[in-house]
Amino acid sequence: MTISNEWIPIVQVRDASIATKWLGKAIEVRGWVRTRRDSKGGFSFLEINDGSSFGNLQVVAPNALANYESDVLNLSVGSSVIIKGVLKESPGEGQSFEMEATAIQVTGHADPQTYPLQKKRHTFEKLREWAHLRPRTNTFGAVTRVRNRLSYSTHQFFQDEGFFYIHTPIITASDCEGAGQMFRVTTLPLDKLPIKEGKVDSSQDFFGKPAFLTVSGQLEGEVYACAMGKIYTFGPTFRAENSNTTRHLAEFWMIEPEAAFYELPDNMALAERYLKRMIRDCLQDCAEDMEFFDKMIQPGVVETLQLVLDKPFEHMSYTKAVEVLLASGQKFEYPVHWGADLQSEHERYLTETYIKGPVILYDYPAAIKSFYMRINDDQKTVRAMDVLVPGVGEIIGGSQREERLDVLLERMAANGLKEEDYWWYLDLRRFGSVPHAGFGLGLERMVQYVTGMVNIRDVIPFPRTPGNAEF
RNA sequence: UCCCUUGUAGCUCAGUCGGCAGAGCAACGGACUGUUAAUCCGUGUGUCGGUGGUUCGAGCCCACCCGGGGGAGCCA
Repeated sequence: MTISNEWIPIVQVRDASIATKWLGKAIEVRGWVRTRRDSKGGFSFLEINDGSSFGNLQVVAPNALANYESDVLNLSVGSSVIIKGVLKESPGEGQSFEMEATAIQVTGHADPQTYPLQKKRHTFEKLREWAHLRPRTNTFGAVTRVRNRLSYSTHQFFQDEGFFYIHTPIITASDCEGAGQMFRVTTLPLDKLPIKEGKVDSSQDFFGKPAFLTVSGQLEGEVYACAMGKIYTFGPTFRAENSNTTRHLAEFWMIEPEAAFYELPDNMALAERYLKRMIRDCLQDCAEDMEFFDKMIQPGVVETLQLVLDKPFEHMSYTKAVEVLLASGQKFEYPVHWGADLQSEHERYLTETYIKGPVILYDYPAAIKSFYMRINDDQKTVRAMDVLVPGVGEIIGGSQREERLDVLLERMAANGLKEEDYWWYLDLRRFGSVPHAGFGLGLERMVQYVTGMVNIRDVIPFPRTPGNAEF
């Protein structure tokens, strides 16, 4: 058989509004066998999936095919095939169209004795060990398409809103970002480190000083916001913390918009529009995948997301949140009082029990937040905001930034930060300073929220966690 | 990093009081069938995570190590 260059994605073959034009005509599809069911009526049914959609295409393979005995009857789960055939209306239930094969070329067999993914349910834990094969399953195919849609929506949303996509560095040569433990980047020989006065001599390293993988593009994002107006970053981020939870990764993807002349209310409104845009796009364009999550992963997730679209997000100050928690009558492991950071259990109560939906908390005590957040007139709180959603917790963290040089210097001194390490960041306040604000959204947490997937390791293709960098 | 839990067939798990290693699913063989996670009958499957110890005898008891999962902290 000669290989043609024109084959049709199964997502289109299964879409009646598109596929009608191919009815009765010869078409070609390419993909992987999900199941084979033989009939003594003189043919076999093949379910073919090519990743383009959740559903499979049913192919009827008649025993008149030259290689029916030799190839078709040996097709097992995971085999790859190129199939030519005629699209017909299906007499069976469960699909409106099917393909009657006129030629089947097997491009690769998958030995059923050794191919791990057989026609049965596997646990997500086991599938993590087969990260190279798990995208071939229903769940991970659906997660992959939703993740893609969220990424696409991100660019669409910010571009539509006039934000520029900025590529902030992955390697950062300053160790002063303070957002968590960092991975060291070095070309120094680890078995023979140059030592000077009892310490590693980093002047001999590649960059002439210590270098790390970025924990946030925010500071660089502020630089560009203070020139381009509105910008966003979208890239990988690294945290070397020894976190072992269902919502932390050592390598994750973060979206960080930053906008000049934005104050906290603008920032909150932006976050709400952005989240709703992503949810709407997923419900519309990944309807079949979302239906699967609703049925098999988290019953009710579609309706919940629909309700989120329909009403404005709740806003609640930190102070009010503390009052709510104190009045709740709940027994918390960690006691609540004004000034204490909110724990997971507190956030969960607020978003899952009290509000029952997304909630934006704002105006946190200055003492528990970063130095760059703008001080309120009460001198006790800062213009910080966290967006909490049920099931996931904190999905967005952001703030209005301190644009006043003298105030920022005071806060840095109070936090023991050295001016010279931040000279360029401070220059933004020296020359043409403007109020500005931004936030960070963890893409994986958004995927979790939309799909209902419980473990963050199952919403990124190749999860990096402490002790695990296979694949 | 701390607490809890777990590791037995390709996968999911059972294994009582320390006494010959078990089931379901998948796979394979057959029957049946425009089938839909098809159905029915039959067949095979082991470094019991590793090392050491206790014992006549260890999947089971003890010690240490390694891996998985959940919760907490840190955060997105």
